[in-house]
Amino acid sequence: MEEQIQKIRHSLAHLMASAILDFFPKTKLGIGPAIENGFYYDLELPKDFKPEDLQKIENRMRELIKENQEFVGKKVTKLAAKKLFKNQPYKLELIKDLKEKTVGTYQNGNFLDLCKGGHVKNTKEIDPNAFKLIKVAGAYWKGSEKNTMLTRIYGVAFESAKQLQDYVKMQEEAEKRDHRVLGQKLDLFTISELVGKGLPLFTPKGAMLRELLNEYSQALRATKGWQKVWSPHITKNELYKTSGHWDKFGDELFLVKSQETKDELVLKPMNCPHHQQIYASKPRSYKDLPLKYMETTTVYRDEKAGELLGLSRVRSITQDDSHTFCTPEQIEKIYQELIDVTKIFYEKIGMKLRARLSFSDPKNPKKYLGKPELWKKAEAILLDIAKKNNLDYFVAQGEAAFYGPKIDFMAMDALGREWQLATPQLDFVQPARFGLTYVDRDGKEQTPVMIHFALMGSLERFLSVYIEHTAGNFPLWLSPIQIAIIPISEKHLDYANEIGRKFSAENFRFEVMSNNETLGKKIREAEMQHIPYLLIIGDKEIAAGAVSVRARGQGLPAGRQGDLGSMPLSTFIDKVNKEIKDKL
RNA sequence: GCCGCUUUAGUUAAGUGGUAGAACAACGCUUUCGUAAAGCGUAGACACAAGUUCGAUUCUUGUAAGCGGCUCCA
Repeated sequence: MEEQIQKIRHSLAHLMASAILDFFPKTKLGIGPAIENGFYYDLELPKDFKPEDLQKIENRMRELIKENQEFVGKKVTKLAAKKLFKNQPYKLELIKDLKEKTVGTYQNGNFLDLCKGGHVKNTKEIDPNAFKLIKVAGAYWKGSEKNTMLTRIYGVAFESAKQLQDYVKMQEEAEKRDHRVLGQKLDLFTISELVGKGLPLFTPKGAMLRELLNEYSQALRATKGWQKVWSPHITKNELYKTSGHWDKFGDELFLVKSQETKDELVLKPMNCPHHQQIYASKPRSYKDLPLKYMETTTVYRDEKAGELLGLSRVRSITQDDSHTFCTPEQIEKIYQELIDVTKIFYEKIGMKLRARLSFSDPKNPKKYLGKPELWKKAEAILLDIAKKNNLDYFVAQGEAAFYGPKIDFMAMDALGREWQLATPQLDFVQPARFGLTYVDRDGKEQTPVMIHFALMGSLERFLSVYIEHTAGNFPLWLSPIQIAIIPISEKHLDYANEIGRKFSAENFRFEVMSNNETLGKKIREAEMQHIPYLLIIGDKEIAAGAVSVRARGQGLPAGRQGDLGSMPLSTFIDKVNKEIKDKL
């Protein structure tokens, strides 16, 4: 099943190239693989190609499919292949790079491509209504920015037209939830051209969300003994030269020049060196360990301009960071605590977790720093702990950083997309670079192990994911405004304000909508702000000392949706308090 | 950074080689309303710079920002 769809996608890539050559015979072909949801082909197209041509290429592909073309594979010698592809410079390069003596070719209709195979037998197997060419983009030849930029044409393809429609619907849903659009509509953040790109500004509502999420993130760790520390945002560059980040981060570092002294400073791109300096501030004993520091703070990285995107890729990155210093024997316990915290947090947020155990590559042991036996032991611990916790995990050999193995947690959002957010990361290298030590039971100096951990990763990226996950319908405990109090007319304003005073005493976040508009308009405004509860206040409510409650609707207007009817004010207050408590 | 596209008011968006028509939002007045948009009115825009031109918001180039990718990544 899975294989058949890959064959269809790969075959469509060939058909697309074939169709393109029919219109633009001078096109030079790169490569055209099947990918998730579809396929692409990288091509060097003549200048007169326009994105509008996609439609006619798509139509031509349908004609080719209907010809019931056979896909015929054939092995030929490299020499023969060079002759066959003499007008295709990129193909010639590929042939040259291949180690085998013979190379594969595939013929369908009058189109011949260099290809190792994986095709349908006949285009009959392809549903002509289950694919679509979707976009044109640039892509480097062989993925290296040193090479020519080719044009990449993307298509999506499925086994049935129904699956294609579902996919298109999912994309539309994702577009509706785009955090950049919702961020503006819900008034959460803004980006000013004067402040600079990749440097989002958070409005009161957005700042409230950040604050609430961070409080929760830190509170979870505080119960397990993590303590807040604080470090400044600029630092002498020697710190990063010592840590090894100077070379690694290179031109991603923002440089800061002192006008008073000769100091050359940088904006911090990470916090670990600072926390290690706190560790180094006095001698440490094995009795002090583990030492648990946490700090939510903004780091700065000069990302390449083209990579910035809404809140998901920014230059001011706020990490809910923590660093733990421990003995090798304590790794397991700390990891268990971090996994506990991660599970609680993501369950609350409503996202399923998968764990990727990023281990060293056994074929390439030289790539990794630190004692091999420590690596071996640590990887065994991580594997063991993943099993014990019933994590949905998989092992990725060769995905570890050079300084230590890690567990990457992938969180799945409401649309089934996976995001790497929380990552407890072992570090065997940095503590040694900074000469951190503790005195063990025998009076000998030892190097501690450091564990990096951020629960949300970065607040900005987490928010981008979370906004799209919830489509802006935040749960009550996170909603910047929890309750809209809507007086029907001016004469009901006093009672509305009185309710407001009671809500203040309960620490509810509310808004009295006293603007001179009709009831319908105010309800519409509150619904569009995705406020969880709307209270309608009129003569009836005043007479009864009650409130009419309407819970947030989540779609288009449909009568009195979410209407919970009238209830005494005290009942409503209890209800809200209970809902907030249940969630925390 | 690279390839391609885009930029008109706070937002969405029409249009033109002779400086712009609208909707929502804002503001004012009227209205005081029972579950997703009351009525009337006022104010507000061609991203920036250079060039071509009698004249540029419109054409060209550059800069900035945005979008889709590549690469990279929290």
